[in-house]
Amino acid sequence: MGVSQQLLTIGAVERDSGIARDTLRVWERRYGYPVPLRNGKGERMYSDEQLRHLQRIQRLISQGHRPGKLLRMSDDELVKLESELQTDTDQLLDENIQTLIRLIQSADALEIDRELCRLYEQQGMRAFLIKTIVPLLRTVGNLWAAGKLSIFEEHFVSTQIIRILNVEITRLQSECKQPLVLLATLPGEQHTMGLLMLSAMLSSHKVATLNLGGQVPIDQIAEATDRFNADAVGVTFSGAYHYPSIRSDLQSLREAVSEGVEIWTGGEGVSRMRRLPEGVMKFTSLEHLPV
Amino acid sequence: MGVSQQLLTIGAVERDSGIARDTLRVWERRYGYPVPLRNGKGERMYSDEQLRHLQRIQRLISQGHRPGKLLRMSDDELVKLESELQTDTDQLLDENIQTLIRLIQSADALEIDRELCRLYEQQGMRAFLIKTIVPLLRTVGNLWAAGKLSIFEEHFVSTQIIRILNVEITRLQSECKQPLVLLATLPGEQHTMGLLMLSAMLSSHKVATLNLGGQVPIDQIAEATDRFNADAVGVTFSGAYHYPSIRSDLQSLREAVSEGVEIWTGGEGVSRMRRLPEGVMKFTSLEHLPV
DNA sequence: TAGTATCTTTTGTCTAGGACAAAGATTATA
DNA sequence: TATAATCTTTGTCCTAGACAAAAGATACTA
Repeated sequence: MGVSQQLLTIGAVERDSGIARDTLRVWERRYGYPVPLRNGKGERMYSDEQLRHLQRIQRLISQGHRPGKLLRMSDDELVKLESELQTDTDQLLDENIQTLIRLIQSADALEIDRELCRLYEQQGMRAFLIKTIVPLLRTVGNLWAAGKLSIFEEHFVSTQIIRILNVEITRLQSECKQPLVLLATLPGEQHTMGLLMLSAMLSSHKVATLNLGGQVPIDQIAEATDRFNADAVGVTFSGAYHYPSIRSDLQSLREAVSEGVEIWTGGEGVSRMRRLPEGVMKFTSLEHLPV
Repeated sequence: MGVSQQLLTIGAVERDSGIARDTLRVWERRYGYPVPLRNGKGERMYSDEQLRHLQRIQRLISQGHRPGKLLRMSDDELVKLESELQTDTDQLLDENIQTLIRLIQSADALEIDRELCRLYEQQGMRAFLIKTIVPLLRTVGNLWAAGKLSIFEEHFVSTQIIRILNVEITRLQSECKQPLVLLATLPGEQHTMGLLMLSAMLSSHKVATLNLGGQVPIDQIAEATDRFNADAVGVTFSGAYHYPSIRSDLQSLREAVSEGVEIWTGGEGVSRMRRLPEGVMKFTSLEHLPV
């Protein structure tokens, strides 16, 4: 209700989809999609539906599909492509995850918190992250994409997880020592959940972490590494991060940071990258941390 | 160190300075600055020094100075302008805040955490927020604008505060009951620190809160209010929020949310607003919460 | 069979100068 | 002193073309 037909400028679509303006224009020229409406000034105005479609495309691109192919497909075909992945995940849907999803849908805030805490107590940090948090977030993302979960439910789960992880990190950090790992995302990358999970995982291994949060310029990361005397830098890239720049960004980071300091990277954005720049390490999942 | 003569593309400068490509081009055209070198392909290549200068300009713009004026000034004049702010802020600094700033500058992560916890224990949540967190964040912002503090130091303080507040909220929430307040920011507003402080303050008054985090569309807030059966909705606007739309956004929100549910709003964005839409309440500062 | 070098296609980023509305500053009016 | 009207500044968007870097395909070698 309300806000029936909201139209978005190209700038807003860039912000919400992670696809650059220039790219949106060139796609329209080359593939004939997306063709937005125009306002009185002749400017492109995208519909909500088109944004949805573009976000879907962006997600599939970050999974290794090629733009030229995706842009010639209908929305139905995209959904089909996504569902192939989904069935993959649906099968190994842990009973715990199913319970959590049910709680989310019933909007019982207290009960969700209690269940998450219970699972953490039971599994310990490592298993909690790998077997609960990661699959839960993926499932929520998939359900949202499939229209089965509202945005606010996704937001709610996120803030809940953020809170719990912060609490545990605080408790664990008091007994952490060297080495010190500095965590951050680069400008343009707003998703900081990866950093938080990384911080939690490292803390549980008694590795001290120092989280700088999102959108920290490269030179600032370098300066901070120096000042805090960090032994390694961890950077994460979500699937929405402008893909082609990841490599050059990592290269710049490698050049900016002192040689003795290791660089670790992870997240959906780098998961499908073949070769990383010299001197940059990748962990495909939280399980393969070079601790 | 390293990176002696690195040249940056316009895209890199956009990323590291926060100034849009189009803006950089139009400044060059209008004011004759910045004039970058060109590579073999005819593309703009900016020097490190130019980036620095642009970052300085961006800081001063966010302080309220106008681009047209700044772009006609030399670097020396900019530095002078910055130092004027510096003396302003230095004066009315609480001793506790000064200590914290000193700790930040000495990059001693553990010690900062300890000091913040000590102050919280001593002051209690209410005074801690009003007398420590709010002034600390303002001071850090000012010092950053004055070039006395690096971006990473600001980031670091933020994540530290976020962590501590989350820990305390979790502890306090367990004994909170009705009424339930739903917290969120609207799309376009990324600053969620206000929500967190609000949540902490309310929790200390035994009011249950449910934080949805940043950038939640209006219809989603309405849906969530309904589903969680909330008694009030809290929305914050930072100074950076596109000012003219605040009123209409609040109006839309008021229309979307059931009548029985109160709407509270706060933050720098609304602090200078005179009249709010019918049925929307304002708290100028954390001290004046309608609890 | 697997790895490496070369060729082809795909793809994203950058260019130019013009246009225009929204935001800010200034002046006039109540 | 506050509101309205006018002028100035400022950022975002437009078009259509160009080109290099990345990815995919193919041929060749160990």
